[in-house]
Amino acid sequence: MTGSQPKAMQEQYDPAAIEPSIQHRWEQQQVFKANENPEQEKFYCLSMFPYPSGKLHMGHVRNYTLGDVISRHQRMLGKNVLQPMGWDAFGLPAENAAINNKTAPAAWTYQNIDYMREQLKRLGFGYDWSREIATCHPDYYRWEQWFFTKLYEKGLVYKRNATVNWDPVDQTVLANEQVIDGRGWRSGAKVEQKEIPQWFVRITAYADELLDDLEQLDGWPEQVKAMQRNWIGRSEGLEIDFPLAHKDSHLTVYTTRPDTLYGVTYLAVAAQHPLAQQAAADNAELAAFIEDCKNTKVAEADLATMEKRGMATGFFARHPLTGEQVPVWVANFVLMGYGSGAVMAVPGHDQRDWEFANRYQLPIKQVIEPSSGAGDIAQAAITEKGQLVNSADFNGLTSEQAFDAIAEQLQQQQQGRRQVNYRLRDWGVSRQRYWGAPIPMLNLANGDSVPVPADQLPVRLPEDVVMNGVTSPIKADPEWRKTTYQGQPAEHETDTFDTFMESSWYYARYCSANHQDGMLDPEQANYWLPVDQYVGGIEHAILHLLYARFFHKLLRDTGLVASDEPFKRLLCQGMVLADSYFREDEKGGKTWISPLDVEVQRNERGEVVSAVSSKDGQAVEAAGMSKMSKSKNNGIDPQVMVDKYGADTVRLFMMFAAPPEMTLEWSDSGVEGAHRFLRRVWKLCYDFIEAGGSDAADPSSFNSTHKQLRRELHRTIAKVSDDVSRRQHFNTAIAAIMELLNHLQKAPLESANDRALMAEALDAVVLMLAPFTPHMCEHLWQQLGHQDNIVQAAWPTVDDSALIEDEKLIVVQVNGKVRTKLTVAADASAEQVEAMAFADENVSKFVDGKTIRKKIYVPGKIYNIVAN
RNA sequence: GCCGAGGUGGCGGAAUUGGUAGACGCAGCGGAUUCAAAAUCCGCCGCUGGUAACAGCGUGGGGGUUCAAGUCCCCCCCUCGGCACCA
Repeated sequence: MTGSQPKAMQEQYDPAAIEPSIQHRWEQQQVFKANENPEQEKFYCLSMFPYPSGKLHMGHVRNYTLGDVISRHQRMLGKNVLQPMGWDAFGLPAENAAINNKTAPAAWTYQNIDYMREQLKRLGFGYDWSREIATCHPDYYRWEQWFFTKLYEKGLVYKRNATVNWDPVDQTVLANEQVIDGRGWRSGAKVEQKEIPQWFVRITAYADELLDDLEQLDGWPEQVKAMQRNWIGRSEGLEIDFPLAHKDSHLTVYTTRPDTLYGVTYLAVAAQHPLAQQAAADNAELAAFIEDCKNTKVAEADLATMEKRGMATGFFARHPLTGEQVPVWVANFVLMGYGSGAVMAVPGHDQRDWEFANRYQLPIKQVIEPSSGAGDIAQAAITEKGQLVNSADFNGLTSEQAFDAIAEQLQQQQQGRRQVNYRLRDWGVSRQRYWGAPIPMLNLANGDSVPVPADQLPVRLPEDVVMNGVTSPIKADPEWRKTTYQGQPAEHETDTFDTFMESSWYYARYCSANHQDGMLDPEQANYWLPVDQYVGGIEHAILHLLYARFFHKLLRDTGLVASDEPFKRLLCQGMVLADSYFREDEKGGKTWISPLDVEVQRNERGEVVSAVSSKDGQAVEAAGMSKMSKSKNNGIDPQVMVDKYGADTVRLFMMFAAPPEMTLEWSDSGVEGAHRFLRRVWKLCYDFIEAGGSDAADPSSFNSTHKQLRRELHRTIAKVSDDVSRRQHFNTAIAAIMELLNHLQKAPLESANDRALMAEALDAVVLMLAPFTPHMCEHLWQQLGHQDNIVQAAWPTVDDSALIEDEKLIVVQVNGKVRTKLTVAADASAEQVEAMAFADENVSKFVDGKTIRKKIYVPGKIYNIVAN
């Protein structure tokens, strides 16, 4: 393989010279274009598509490098790999950008897509660009609209009132992030809760299946499955009717603790509950309180942490078992949209009820004696289960027995029934915004709503619009909504879909991205699906992943796909952080300074002692590591780094700095280190080629040094293969290659055997690095004399015979502390190890004069002597 | 508040099944090379004591299980992600 290189190898590693030409070659040869081939095992690797916000950020680079490494590795294992890319193109930021830049959201979005596509190409990601999709394109959202009308026909879609954040000044609905300290971000007005009609998709109909099928997902992180399980929140309880004293009706509540029924001292209803409204009609104070309850954000976190307040309605209900009168209160923490909007309160055994009861001097009754015997209801609620007390005929039963007995009793009285409940609520898909897919429904004069007929889809969103910052252009334009239905005037729905709708099925659309005759081509979809590896941020662990799983089941039940779950294996990567620095002005305001403009000063131990601006030399304050963000001015532009070091270095650093699921801290010097490593790889290949390359190996004439090095090599191949495929810990894979390289650098190149071994090792190193740093490896692969593209080369295999060791290192401990280390023959017996251990001077120092109590030998590893 | 993670040298991290804590990299220190610097190469590098051999201590804090705990169990503290209209 010596001699006839196409071009002499450059001594210096110059990524700017090789990366674009390698990318050009991949594009020319269409190496990443995926075609269905039933003969070949498929591998569908998907990274979460980006929102086209303007330019790539480091979070994207991390996400897409992970996906690309996995894809390239699978390709080298001989799989038929599909790795597509597209754009989650609808969303709020486009509307804000449109207002700030006086452009239309569509134009801004398409411009961003064009720029970001080039950035992705420059990073060397191996995507099949022929399958690119943008969700804002009518070719995409028309099928989403079509599917929604199918769901409507199946009864999985309905309309009801739901609460939104309302800005009374701008007369508009606000997203949670647009509410800051309870006020609208633009107007500054106090936001109110307002009920408006909205469309819902019945995800609760699939709650059980979504829960049960988590069991199938072996390739998902346990923590994500746990979060989804808790989010769905299946519970078994009782629905109990409390008859109202003042009229012939009752309040229905749901509880998972019917064993505490005798401890109920009041009921609480939501502010919007009809009973509360009724009571407020002739009670001005209560009316004011109810009005006040509207002044909160709708986010759950705000509801959970706000001050718990309430007021009596003056109404009473009758306890279904004791017949006692219990007061009905209005409480700000009871949600109308969850359950029946009423709860029974057991202050003795529920902490929130306990605090509420203490605040308003409501009675607290103990009806459970906890199993542990601990607890004092004067101090806190006793939430532990145990034995019933003060519960009439049920005294002495355990909580579990009482559940059944009380359920039975109430059922006989026809005042209660067993009920399975979910925390999961139906999916509200209506948004009052412009930049989204129009909801394909028509509102008729008589108040009915009907789906837009299939032959009239898509309902197109006009793209050439002017934003005023407050009202959606399709709501502002009285003409847009006008249409007819069966000859009668009708109006288009002007709300648009939640953007989670588009991201719930894009993975399936990629399989037949250009299919014009339907949402999916089932044949193509079923070849590629399910996705074998999905990679994305942990922040999507619940909502996006749950909605996508739900959609997949809907697609299945519509006959479009054959599988139950969309994503076989899931990798959730952590965030990308960077140092942040600021200066405080006289008013206490902070000016954030980019870490690129800061120089840190260290003491002789390497500890950071101070930081100064490299622009003016003045001191700045360090605020520690935090998520890269505009607000802290600590974002590092990937483009700047690619221009400076090349794509391979940026990719390598991203994979080396931390395991995928952990946060990753950006470090300039860490990037330098990654670059240094690549230069060393380059140099070693260069030196080897300069030294004449290699003709053929003669393994039988290898000396022990050769054998040892070859063992290192094959051990590294085994470790890297395991790290990349099973563990997906790419940082340790790279560390192992670095370690191998450190050894190779010290190896001689003098004899033919030296060079034969080096040839084998360099081939393996370049192959193993190829998924991480594909451009450099593609180049080196050819320089090392191979004709094929490394993209299509085979992953190196382990030669088991090279792994055999003839010696082992045994750690010798006395009372668990290391006292010496022994090198013994691989087949040494326990007796031989023992003899050597006791013969050791440092061991005898610690056992002499003591009684040997125990000796533990873990073969090939450790020998521990217990003595006192 | 609820749900889910994480906490190991100066820093990022490693230790995969309970078996040598600190692989690999960064920073730092010393040396070689250089007119000089950069780059590169060699060496040192948890803390404390000791010339050294070595010893003691050490994985957020406290307790426990075990011959052996970063790893398992109980309690506590801190940081981060999600909480349904940011994506």
